[in-house]
Amino acid sequence: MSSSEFCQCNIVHEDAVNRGKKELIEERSAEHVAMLFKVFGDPTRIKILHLLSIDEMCVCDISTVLGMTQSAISHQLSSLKQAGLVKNRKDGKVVYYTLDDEHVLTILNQGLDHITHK
Amino acid sequence: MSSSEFCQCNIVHEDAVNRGKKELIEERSAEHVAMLFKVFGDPTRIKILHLLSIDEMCVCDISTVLGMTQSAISHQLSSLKQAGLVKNRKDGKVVYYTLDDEHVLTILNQGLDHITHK
DNA sequence: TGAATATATGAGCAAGTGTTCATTTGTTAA
DNA sequence: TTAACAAATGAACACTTGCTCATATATTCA
Repeated sequence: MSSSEFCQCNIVHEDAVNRGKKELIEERSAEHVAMLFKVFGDPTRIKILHLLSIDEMCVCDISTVLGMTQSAISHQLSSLKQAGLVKNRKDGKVVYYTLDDEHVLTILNQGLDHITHK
Repeated sequence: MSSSEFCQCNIVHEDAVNRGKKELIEERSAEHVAMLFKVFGDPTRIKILHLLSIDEMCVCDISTVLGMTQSAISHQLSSLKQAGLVKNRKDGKVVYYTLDDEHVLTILNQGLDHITHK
């Protein structure tokens, strides 16, 4: 039996490997999901998302609450928006941010749930 | 009104800020959740988790299916284990990995669900 | 014991990330 | 139109990350 160019093992479980190869998630999907989770993978962005789950907020409010610069928050909001996790509305000079949909909160809560029940 | 050392804005919505400060997620929790999601934030780890959701697999099987070196997979499995997402059992020289619990799959599926319904 | 081998681990490196700082953009109101 | 200012953006930097390569560990079996 054996062997790929990637693994010098001789013990490959053929059926498991074949099944894995057949049902393997598509590269594009894996990258897409990973990109989504990566956005959740930063404490500042978690805090922002959590704040926005409470209430709509402007950039200045968020930076005041989190004790971080306007620039830092704005950069993070930009990531969050590009990932489709938040949306905004403009009122004069002020830009208000909210969560894009309920799904975002569901994922966040799932994560919070996981760490508290472990 | 105003102003913190972090934001030179004069337009701070006091009630939103106060409420935000009061309900703000704890630093430790934010870091903890972010760390969890960060582990989901890599395509290789997503593929591994997905494979393990189908079937128990040994390191060699996974590297064969994914076409990656044993070392790369072993390093990633180490991250996944440290994060409590997978567990393993040893049978002779072979180490078999499985998802640690159903919750892991729930989070993964939530992510997959999100990207397909967008 | 010693050879074979499945997995783990450490160092090193290229690529990516989150912040700061300086500046720009877009809007309001004088 | 000009000053003021909320937010966005680009460059730079320190830090992190995922892989490779070399090697170590642990287990089996002759």
